[in-house]
Amino acid sequence: WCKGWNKDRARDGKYPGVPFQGEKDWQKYEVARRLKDVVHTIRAQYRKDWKSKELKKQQRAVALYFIDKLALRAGNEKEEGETADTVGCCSLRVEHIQLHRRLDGQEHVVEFDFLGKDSIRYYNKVSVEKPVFENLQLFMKNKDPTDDLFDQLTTTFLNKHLQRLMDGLTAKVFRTYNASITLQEQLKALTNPEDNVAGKLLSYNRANRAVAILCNHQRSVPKTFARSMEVLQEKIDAKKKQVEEAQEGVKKAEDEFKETKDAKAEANVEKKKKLLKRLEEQLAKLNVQATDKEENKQIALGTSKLNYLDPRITVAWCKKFGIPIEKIYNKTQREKFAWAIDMAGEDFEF
DNA sequence: AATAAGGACTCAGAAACGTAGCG
DNA sequence: ACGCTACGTTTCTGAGTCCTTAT
Repeated sequence: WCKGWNKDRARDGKYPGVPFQGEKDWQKYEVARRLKDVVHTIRAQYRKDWKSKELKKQQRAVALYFIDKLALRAGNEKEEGETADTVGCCSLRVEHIQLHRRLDGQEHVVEFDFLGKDSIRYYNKVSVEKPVFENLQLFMKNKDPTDDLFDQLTTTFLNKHLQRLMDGLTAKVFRTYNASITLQEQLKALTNPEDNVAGKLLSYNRANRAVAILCNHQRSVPKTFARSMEVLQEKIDAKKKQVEEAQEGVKKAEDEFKETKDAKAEANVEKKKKLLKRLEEQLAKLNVQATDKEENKQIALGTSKLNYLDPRITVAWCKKFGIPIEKIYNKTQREKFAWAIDMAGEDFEF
């Protein structure tokens, strides 16, 4: 009962020393927000370090660039053989990247192909800045495919460096920071105040999706995906037909009104128009659903929503556009993010 | 001072579960 | 009404991060 008392009564921040519900989470996002203030100098710093005379610093600077730009994981070394052969940034091997001086009209392209956490494949082609490209060429020189790309670098060394740049900063903070800032930017860019709730929710999902893609959160295509897509398409087709019929209905009613000019016929016109409008809205909603579903085929939104996105951004967005929070967070999630729902106003900025 | 071992905590996707809506 | 199914939610369990401590 003691636990229960703690949970219900004490964990609201009123009692010093008793952590409030979600405090750990809150702290995590506060660290990420502090990174926002210094990220520019950090970027300037690693740019400079690309030109460093020390190989170790060069490697650290390029790795950090990947972690920042591509939201790669740190990549600790782990015992060989015992575990699956997966890598992160610092444990990348020569065989995991290919360099293209130009590709598809872009310059200095790095092609990544490796297995990351949980053996999820990371495949990406990225145009990088010229010094990075040249550094990579240098790091790969005279090496076998199975050699470490960053042979001078460890996660410990990298994190020590980051700790010096900002209190509490580690490699994974970049993931949190970039995920949250991307959500905020995308929401700003995609939300149209004129849209109805369904349209705004689609925008939210798209912003969420941009983050999931950045963090490489994948899922296998659900077994029932093709089937349920078909069903949805059938619904759309049926609805289209209904809309057409309703259009004819309107026309018919209008013709009748022209002939008779009586009030009853006029009321009928209004009725038919209303019906048409309702059906058109339903059709639009279905189309939105279909788009959303297709775009989401292989992307898992849950992980970023739960672990990377500062919930206050979402809460603020909901408040600003009058979206009920239940449309985004289910009951469990609302409990998890209760602190944020409580804390954030519509003008919260990450 | 560098490295290894261990462990707390966080993150990852999918299987299992429950239920609302459908015919 | 009644079973079915598709879907959202919860649970499960393993993987990865990063810190502390021992050597």
